[in-house]
Amino acid sequence: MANIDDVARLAGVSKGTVSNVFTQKRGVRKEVAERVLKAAQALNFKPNYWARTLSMKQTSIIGLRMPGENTKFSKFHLSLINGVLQTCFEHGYRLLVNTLATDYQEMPKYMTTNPVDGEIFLDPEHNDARLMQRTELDPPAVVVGRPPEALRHRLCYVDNDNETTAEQVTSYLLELGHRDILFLNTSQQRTVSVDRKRGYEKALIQAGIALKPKLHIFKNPSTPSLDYGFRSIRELVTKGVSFSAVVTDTDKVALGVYRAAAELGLSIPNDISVFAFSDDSVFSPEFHPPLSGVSLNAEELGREAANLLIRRIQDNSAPIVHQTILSNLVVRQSCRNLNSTIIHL
Amino acid sequence: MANIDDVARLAGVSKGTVSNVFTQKRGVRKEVAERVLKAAQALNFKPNYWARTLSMKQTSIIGLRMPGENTKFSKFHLSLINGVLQTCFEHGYRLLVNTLATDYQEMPKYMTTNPVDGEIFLDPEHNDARLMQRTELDPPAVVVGRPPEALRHRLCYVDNDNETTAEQVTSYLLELGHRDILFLNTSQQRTVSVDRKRGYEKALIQAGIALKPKLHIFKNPSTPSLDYGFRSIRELVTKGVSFSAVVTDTDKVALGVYRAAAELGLSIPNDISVFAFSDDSVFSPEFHPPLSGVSLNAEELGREAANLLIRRIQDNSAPIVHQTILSNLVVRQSCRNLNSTIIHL
DNA sequence: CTGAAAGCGCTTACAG
DNA sequence: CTGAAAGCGCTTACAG
Repeated sequence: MANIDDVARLAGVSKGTVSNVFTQKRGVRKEVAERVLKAAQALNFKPNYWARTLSMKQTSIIGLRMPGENTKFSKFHLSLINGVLQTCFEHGYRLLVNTLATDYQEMPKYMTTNPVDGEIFLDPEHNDARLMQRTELDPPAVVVGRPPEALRHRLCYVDNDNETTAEQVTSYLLELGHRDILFLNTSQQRTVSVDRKRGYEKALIQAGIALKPKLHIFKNPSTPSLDYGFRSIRELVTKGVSFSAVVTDTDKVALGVYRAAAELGLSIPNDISVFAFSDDSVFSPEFHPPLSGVSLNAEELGREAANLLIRRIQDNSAPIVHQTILSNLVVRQSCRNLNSTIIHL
Repeated sequence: MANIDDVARLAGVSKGTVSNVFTQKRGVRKEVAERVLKAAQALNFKPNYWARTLSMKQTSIIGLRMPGENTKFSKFHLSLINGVLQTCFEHGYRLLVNTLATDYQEMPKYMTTNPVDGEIFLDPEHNDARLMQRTELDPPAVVVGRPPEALRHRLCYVDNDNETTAEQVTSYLLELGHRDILFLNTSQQRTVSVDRKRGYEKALIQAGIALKPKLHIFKNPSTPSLDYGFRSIRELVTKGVSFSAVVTDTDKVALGVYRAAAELGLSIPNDISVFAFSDDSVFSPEFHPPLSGVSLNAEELGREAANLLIRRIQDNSAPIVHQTILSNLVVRQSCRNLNSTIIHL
């Protein structure tokens, strides 16, 4: 592969001049620039990305970091990533998905600086190792979701108002006359589980309803979403725990609930009402009955997270920002109004 | 940020030795290695990724390239990416999603080498600029899908046997007694559209059925999938074109068909049977009626593409491989058997 | 096993 | 506007 010296020689200029033609940071006489470009083309030359990076100390790459290792992206992540990519596209950044095993990172061989200008952290947890280990020297970061309390004021983040949303969903079900509302929450280590828990309990307490521990379940991180919904319902029903409505973490969990109901011969919404957080599937309307849910606007979360990050990369004096993205309830037909004899629309 | 010299000084060794401790390519006396590691830790030192890359000439990053610009990932891509990431994880690679606008790449400022060891190309098209422009000097590539004919023998690729699958799907519908089978194919510029077209026509011809051009439609790339399904059906029905079955590009297109049918007061499967390629949603079974489709095993496509690529990166004499991933028909309840009066299961 | 030096391929003051 | 030289922070023969 031709390098900058070859081009300089062929064009009859110094390599500084070749560099200037490409970086466009310093003007070069038009005629000279053309000669250089022509020489570059003839030699199939492009500036070496890593050499440039080494001297410029910036990569125009932003990183995306999942919790744990080898986690799979969900559909929520998909929308989020599409949002991130859109912003990347607009600003000329690339996106690097970090998949390195954490024990790799302990090995000297793989212990290196992170080849990005900044990073987006997904699905923060309470004692999030990724976040806790960060030092002042690390590149800028933006979290999607609420960071651990201890780091909250030090980090940029973009989040929905999950507490309020959970409260709204619960209130909605209360208004429909439900009293025993099962909450299939996400796994307890995720910070969002606390926010939703708070909203859920707040609504119940406000309505003067006692909290029943049996009706609030946290996901086991290793259980697939579908099974989580399916098994929880089957188990509770078998045990004779009664509930008339269930709020699920995602529409995939809700799907598990639908399947369990079908197997148990229970009707949705007549026997069980269902409401899902994270209504990120275009298919929810095709559920039978169409599934009510809250739309988190994942794409916007991603877009804004990337925007915040790029702003901080380009201006390290940019302020720490906490941005809230609107989420909205989408009421379809999976919840029954117990106050009337007809099914709630 | 501390560099290798600082560490060498603190540990009282040369920087070559520090390097050896980290790269582990040459043995270092245990006692010395520990001293170096301790010094590194004290200074919060990690080898600089870019500097290492520049001298080693490998990044341990593989690229993912979409066609066109700023395209969004679909659910098919999501599964595929999850497969790629799994392989990356196993081999210690990172994944870089290239989102740069192509006109950026024409600007000297953004014209650089690609910072990856190899690339995976998605959704190949007939005169795919990404592929056509490649030179011998570019890093190894693997295509997911069939490359343009001219490049076929020169490139590794992983693909389903789309022709056979399309033939099977069509035959299945023919066996059910359908004669007017509408095919909502993907956009014409994608190579896969040709394979499916071939399979579809082959089955029809074999059954002695004349091809009706009106019953074979190609997607307009800029039309959203849902609209494509919805509008095509509405338009054809309005125009009085008759068909009893429709094969769609994806389950999202099928969803559009479902909606159009609902609006037109047509029943699925009684009035229209539906069969979808790319059954990559966990939600298809929840359609009403459950949607029959072909599962492309996107995750495996991704896993194998990454495997092939990494093999070629690590051994540039590795052979050019064309790998076929099995796809399988999943028959649910969206197709009617015209030969009997009951609905086909 | 260890050190000193050259080299990877750029960019960037500095001097003209 | 242009050139010569230093520097970015590593790795890798080479010599011991």
